[in-house]
Amino acid sequence: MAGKRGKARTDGGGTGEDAPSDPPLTRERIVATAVDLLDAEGIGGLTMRRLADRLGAGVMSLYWHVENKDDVLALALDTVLAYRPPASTDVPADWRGQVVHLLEDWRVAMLRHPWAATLLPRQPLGRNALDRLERLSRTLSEAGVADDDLNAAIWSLWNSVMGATVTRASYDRSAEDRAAAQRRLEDPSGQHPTIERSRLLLDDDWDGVFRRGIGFLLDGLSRRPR
Amino acid sequence: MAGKRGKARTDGGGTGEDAPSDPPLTRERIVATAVDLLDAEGIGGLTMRRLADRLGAGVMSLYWHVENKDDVLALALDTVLAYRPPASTDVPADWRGQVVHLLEDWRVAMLRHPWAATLLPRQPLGRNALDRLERLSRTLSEAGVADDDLNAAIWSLWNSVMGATVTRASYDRSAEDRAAAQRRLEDPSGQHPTIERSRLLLDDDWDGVFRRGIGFLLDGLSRRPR
DNA sequence: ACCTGAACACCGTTCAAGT
DNA sequence: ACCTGAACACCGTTCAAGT
Repeated sequence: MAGKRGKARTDGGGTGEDAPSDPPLTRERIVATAVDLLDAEGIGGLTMRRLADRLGAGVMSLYWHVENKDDVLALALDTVLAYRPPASTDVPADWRGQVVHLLEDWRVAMLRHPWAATLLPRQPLGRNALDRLERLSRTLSEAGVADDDLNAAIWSLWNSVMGATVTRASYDRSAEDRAAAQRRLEDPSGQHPTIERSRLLLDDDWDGVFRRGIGFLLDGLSRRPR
Repeated sequence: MAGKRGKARTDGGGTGEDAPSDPPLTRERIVATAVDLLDAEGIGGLTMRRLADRLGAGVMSLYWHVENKDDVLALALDTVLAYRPPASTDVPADWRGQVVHLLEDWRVAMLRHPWAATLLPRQPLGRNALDRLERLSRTLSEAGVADDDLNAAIWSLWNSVMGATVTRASYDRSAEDRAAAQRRLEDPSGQHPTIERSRLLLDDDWDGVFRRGIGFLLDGLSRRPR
């Protein structure tokens, strides 16, 4: 095992003529690889050195294409947040259905990449996040939500999406883990009788809770005089 | 400047008899200092070495009292989440008022220590978090929320608290910063007409948004057949 | 224009000691 | 029982070069 661990030039022993040498570094390739790495190893697993390794480049080469690590994270997040509109036949006709679709799609995008949930609220909003907010805002506005209520409506819904994703991204443990949490609760028994009895920590109907919460908010918003 | 930087024994030049030498390390002292450090420097500012410095001890001394850095974070979080019930005269008489109080108090506790918002959803729930959930649960249950609805109600409200705190902890920038965000929005103009016009990014009525969101959720929950 | 290694100033934690 | 320094295996990033 001579040599350093990076730059794994994979040409066998021969001429190296047709070796699949690494394509040149680009911003896009860096970001795509960062997303893969984040998906595979979580947020603590993304390291400039490891990222460079995966790309078959030296660490410092990244810095030509990218500002710094924060920049990589921001770009990865924005990539993952891109909104891909459904076929127009699948778009609900009513505004409520449209809003629910936008929010569910948002939530699903973040849950596919759990690290995104913790990242989103800690950087300035990127293009794709703003796009989603714009769509949501337009839908609500067209539905007749008064201008005065618009921002409050959006932030309330945003809070639900953020709360739901941030929580689930970290508490969606195995049934095993949930059972353990419940047992821990019961151990010095009597401390938490209500949530012990309701089995709060065993609950895992994330989708249902999210939908109902959104539903309540929309009820409240649409009942407002306009 | 000879000597290392830690262990700043502050006895002047004399006998050192009555020097205010550091009190012995204890779990409590470590956690309290960690909270101070987190408040002052944010989550990235907490380092085992810096923490030890503040305590006038060697780094490794901490490990006698504490498992590891994660343990310190969990303990700091739990400390900050302790619920201090108000004087009984200040407790609202109606269940809605009680719930709102519990949630507002929770939110305020987290906003006082913005690092707590990002920490809470990434560790198993500690004693004080469970206590708060228990109180919330009991209040709702006594108010007549059906057992089947209880968990969904709690998680919905939890989502609102988490979303609101996590978001605010990182977006509550100065008026200056908010203006900059708005300008960035207007720059390649026409991309986001609706949120540009509604000045979504300039909005800072966090309290109002939170209260209204909670209100809508409670409306929805209490209108359920029981 | 693009890529590089050496070096710096940090991390958290293991381990073998000290008292 | 409590505290310690040296050492290890990492970090992100600066800088001065290389092609």
